[in-house]
Amino acid sequence: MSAAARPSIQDVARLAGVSLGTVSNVLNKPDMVKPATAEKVQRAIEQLGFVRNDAARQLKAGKSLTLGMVVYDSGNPFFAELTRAAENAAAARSYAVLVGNSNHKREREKQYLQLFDQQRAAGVLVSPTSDIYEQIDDLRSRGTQTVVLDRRADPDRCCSVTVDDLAGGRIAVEHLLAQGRRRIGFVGNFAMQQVTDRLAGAMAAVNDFGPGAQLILFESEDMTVLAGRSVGQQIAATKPGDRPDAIFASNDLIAMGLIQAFSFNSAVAIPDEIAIVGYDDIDFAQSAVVPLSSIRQPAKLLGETAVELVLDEIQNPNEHSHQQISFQPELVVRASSAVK
Amino acid sequence: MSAAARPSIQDVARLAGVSLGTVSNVLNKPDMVKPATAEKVQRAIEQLGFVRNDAARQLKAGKSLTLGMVVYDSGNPFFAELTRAAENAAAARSYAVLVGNSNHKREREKQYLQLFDQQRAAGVLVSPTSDIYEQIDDLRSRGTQTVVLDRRADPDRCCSVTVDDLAGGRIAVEHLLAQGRRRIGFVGNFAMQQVTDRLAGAMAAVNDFGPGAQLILFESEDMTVLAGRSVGQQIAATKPGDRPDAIFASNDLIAMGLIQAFSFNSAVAIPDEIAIVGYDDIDFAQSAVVPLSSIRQPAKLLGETAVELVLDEIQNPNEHSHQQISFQPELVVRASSAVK
DNA sequence: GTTGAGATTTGAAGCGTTTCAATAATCTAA
DNA sequence: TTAGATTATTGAAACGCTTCAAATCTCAAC
Repeated sequence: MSAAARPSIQDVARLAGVSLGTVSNVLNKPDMVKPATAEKVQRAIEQLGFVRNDAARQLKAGKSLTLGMVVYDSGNPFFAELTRAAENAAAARSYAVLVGNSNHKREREKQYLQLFDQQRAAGVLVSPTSDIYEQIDDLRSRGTQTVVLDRRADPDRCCSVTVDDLAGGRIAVEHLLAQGRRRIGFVGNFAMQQVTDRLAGAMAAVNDFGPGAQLILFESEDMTVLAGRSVGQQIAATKPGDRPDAIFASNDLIAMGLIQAFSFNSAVAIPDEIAIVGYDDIDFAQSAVVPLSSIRQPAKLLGETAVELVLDEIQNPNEHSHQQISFQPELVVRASSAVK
Repeated sequence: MSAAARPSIQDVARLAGVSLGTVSNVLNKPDMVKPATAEKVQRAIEQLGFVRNDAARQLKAGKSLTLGMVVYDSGNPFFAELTRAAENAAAARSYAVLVGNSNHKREREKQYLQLFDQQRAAGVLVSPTSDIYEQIDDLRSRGTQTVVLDRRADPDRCCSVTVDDLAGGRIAVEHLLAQGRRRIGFVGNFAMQQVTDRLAGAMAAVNDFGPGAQLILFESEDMTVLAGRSVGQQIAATKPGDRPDAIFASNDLIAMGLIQAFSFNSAVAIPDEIAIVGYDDIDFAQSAVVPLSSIRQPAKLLGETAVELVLDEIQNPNEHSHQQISFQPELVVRASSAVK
């Protein structure tokens, strides 16, 4: 029942009655072969169901038309959009993007990077879970161009495309302060640079505001709806007087979880008792029980730019110079942070 | 600034002062080489930054430890969960999963399948946009095992893992009927088998109920939040008497869009005027303005099972027999479909 | 010491392509 | 017609790895 051995270019050549080189030319430089010959070959290809062996092709050519992408949470709609944008941008230049989800696991991330390295992907886009300079240097030193996504990278080492998280954190908290909030909670995983940057921005806003405002930290290792809900329950369980009067969640998933927890049994009124601002402005943010204010990141632009950078580097390795591109986030105000 | 040529096994062998075959053994059959030698080789590998060329390895071995996965909407949290489950299941058996998003485009889907074919992926999981038997047959005939996800497939041709969409559609509508609804809207893209199956289930429920109940169709090509919103706006714009009194959306994204449209300016009361039931029970469903009733699909189970099937087929091509596995969906009732 | 069995190591063959110099076929212009 | 130029085709040589039969080591037992 096993399939016949896969036909090779040899088999095609034999069947078409031409040489092996000619078949290769039909495949790669079609206008170098006479139409009649090309047709004969095409017929043979179809008859045999020949599919070029990419391994062999790559081995010889040393090139590949595949970009690898490693993200740490493909379940987050922000990354979904980022990925989609990258796929589209790459497809437009006839590259394919293959995605691996590290799921926040350093080990998994490492494996995917190694896999792309072994497969000699033309380039790699990675939104790292943590500091992976070393591995990126490794990749690059072997010629696999790499662009870091959503995290600043040393421009001496590689390109990076980010959104200004410092600014994002700042405008979120400035907004909350302007709404009269003073005890501002901050939820996130402090091991992530994105989070600590947002935190730094938040802190700056609080400091600028002067005395009377404070930032209260809540650690949440997972940045998921579930994790947000659990932080929310914990907050709802404390005495009203001890609760913050606003929360800046470091992503929308957490914010959605908070909303779930606060809405349950109307434990906490949003925004009256606690205002909430999220981050990413995912599609679901506006259909939340209380439509969620959020910091919007230009995911599409991010993905497209990253692809452009990596392709530029692949195609003009000599002229290329690393860039650290940073986009500005934008505050989107909805009901969850209306005036008290 | 170009990187030095990548070191090959040859280079490692030379540096370590052993033969090429020994280096290969260190890599593949470590306990066949003397520890001292292995160490020498390891040192050389590190010194050179050698990374095995997967193309060459695959070319010779004819095998790969990579599974390809093609989904039609990686932005849908349902697929995100499915993908994550598949990645975990595969990783546990030392396979990697690379994901391509067809984004509902037949062309893109085809390209990804072809890419995996060319790369000689060990197996492929695909949730097809439409009827792609032909291409799947092609793949299979060449020895690339394929499992169809989320869509029934002829068990003579390949394995498939699905959720019983007929049952899902039925229980959704039975529920709405039991809540006293009679004019039931159905929203989806009727070109998708999953959708038509859910529709058939819905229809069956209406028929069983007998006269007095009706199903009203709303076409929505995209199955996104945005598309749902636009259908919702359209419904909200009609005279109240002409509106359905319930809507069964063929996925949660559409349902969320409906909720957004209906909630805006309190145009339509949910569930008083129109009850809503979605499909997939994504994490965000319960934090909607009006928590969304939904049909839950066991995404995790789906992904794990698909990986098991494809690996079984890869590893025991002879004993393997195709299966058509179908899981039962489950109704989760929330506020969006409470009693009128 | 020898011997022989088992443990290591060697190196050539070959996986299916692409490439490229060489050859063959075809065309152009006189 | 035919030399000369152009266009097509050929086939051998890599690409970097795994495999495997053959060669070489090692070491326990005599």
